[in-house]
Amino acid sequence: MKPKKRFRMTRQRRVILEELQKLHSHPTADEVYETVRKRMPRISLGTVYRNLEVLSRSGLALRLDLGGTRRRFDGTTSDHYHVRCVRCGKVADLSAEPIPGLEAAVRGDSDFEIIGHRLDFLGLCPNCRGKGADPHVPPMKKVIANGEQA
Amino acid sequence: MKPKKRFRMTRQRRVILEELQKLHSHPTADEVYETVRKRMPRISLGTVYRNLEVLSRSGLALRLDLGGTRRRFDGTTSDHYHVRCVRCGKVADLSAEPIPGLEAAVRGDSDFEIIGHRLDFLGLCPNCRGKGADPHVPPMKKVIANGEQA
DNA sequence: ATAACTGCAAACGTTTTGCCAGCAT
DNA sequence: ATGCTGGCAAAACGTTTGCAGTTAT
Repeated sequence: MKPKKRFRMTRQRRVILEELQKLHSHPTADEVYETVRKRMPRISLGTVYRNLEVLSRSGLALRLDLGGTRRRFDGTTSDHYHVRCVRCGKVADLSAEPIPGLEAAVRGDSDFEIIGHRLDFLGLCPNCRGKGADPHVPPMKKVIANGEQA
Repeated sequence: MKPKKRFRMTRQRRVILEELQKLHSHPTADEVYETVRKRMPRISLGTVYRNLEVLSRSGLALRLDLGGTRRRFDGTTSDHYHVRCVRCGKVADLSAEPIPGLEAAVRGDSDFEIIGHRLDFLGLCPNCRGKGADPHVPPMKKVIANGEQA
């Protein structure tokens, strides 16, 4: 397993975790910061980053590294896949359980020791499906994944 | 579907593509820059970025957005999966063909319209094997000898 | 006393952009 | 002339870090 480091559940840490668990939007660090700031106006962005890191390392949160520019965090630590809207970057959970055998199918294809996989889906969220006029929703710069372009 | 933009195959563009296709290492923009610089010493990093972007959009190259900090590019545009070493970031190809049915399995799980998937594997390359990496934590910028940090 | 922690600001590495000159159409 | 394009430098972006003071053990 992993040697978990000991840490104090400070006020900041606890609030960050609470808000992260409340939020089901897979927020970026900055979004967590903005949310937490409503309860702790003097918290700093650096603290949020440091704590999201600690929480992720300790297993209390998940660090998502889906494409796009900004890292996202998830307060729900159970295994599940994600869809990301290629247009606005919004992320949603999928209920499908981790697919077994994926890794075995690929073992032997390289000289790497396979220890896990990452499967994300790309899609269009209800809002972006119409692809019409750009709403006020271009927070992401450009989302391009494997040859598709937003 | 996608209105592909027209572009000129300039000298810089061509050399970047050539070198990218020669390189089988899934280089970062900077690595492409360094390589191309041997043939065109006055090329600028900005030009490399702009052209990798254009080439990716046009389908002549692939923009890989596997986790980690730096974006990688691939001159081989055929469909294949990748393994990334969680410790050093090295990327290798897998010969496995795209798995069909993955997207169908997940359609209906959300209100997103699924248009694709991204499957990457995590692993340890021959060099990094036996050095104990934590699969839940993407590689750090600074790799510490004994793997400990706060 | 010590070690973890915070806020703040500065630093960092990567990627993008503005400007202007050059070249193809 | 119009519109891509390239070089250069500066800006922007998300994230990390150094510092000095604070808090919990």
